[in-house]
Amino acid sequence: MPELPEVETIARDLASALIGQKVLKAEFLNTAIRENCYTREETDLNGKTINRISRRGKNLIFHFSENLAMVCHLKMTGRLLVDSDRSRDNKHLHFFMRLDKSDLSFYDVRKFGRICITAESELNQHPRLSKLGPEPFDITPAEFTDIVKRRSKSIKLILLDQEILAGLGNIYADESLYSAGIRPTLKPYRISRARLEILHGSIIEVLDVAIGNRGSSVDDYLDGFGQAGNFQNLIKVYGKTDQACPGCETPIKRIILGGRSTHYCMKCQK
DNA sequence: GACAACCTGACC
DNA sequence: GGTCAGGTTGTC
Repeated sequence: MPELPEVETIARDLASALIGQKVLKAEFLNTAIRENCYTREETDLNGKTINRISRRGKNLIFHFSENLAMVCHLKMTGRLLVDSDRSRDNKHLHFFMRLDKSDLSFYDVRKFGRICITAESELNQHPRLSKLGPEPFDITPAEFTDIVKRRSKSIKLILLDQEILAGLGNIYADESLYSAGIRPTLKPYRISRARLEILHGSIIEVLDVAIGNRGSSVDDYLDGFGQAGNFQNLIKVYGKTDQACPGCETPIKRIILGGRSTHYCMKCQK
């Protein structure tokens, strides 16, 4: 479900509500969602204070006092909600944390999401975090081009690969390629450096606008307070199969790349 | 690369 | 009954 803009929105929401609060009790209601790389127990969080909440790629990271951290990945249908009404849905509630003044619930219909409790000082060894590529905002267009040019697979699959670039998922990969006028199937050796630098700018712009609109609620996504985002109203090609391209009216084409639906305009994207 | 697996629910 | 889903991982 959530990609970089959605996770960023949730991180900011949770930070605004929960920073400075102390954990009274943290518990897994379903240990299947506990990541097997954990090095600390949920009970270790009791009495600790949330100092900071950050994002890395699509991961949310809670930083507690006394060298404790918690890494959350929402995968497709995970939700982290402040003060949710648990009586409405406790079937899909898998983790719960009571704090001084609020509580935090982790829901996930499909149970793909994961939570890992570890030491702050061990975050750099976390199996997923340690392999992530750079954040799109942290590199220059030239650096982005260098990274992409080293790879041989199609540009869409490169954008989706979290070890190459962190944070893009299916919606924002399709939207960025549309904005840059690049066909998703192209391999980097067929794309000029100038066009790849434009693509980097498109990625930054699409992500910035999506963050400004609090993410895309295409299906399940809700922010930290249970509210939908707005970017789904600004999507140009993702999920728009057979609908008119906003630029030229040509019907949007859908193909499968790497097992994922891929949407593009065959006239605007060369 | 393609494909199945992990799960559940929505929709045709 | 079949298809599809904002993700990731592991296996031919």
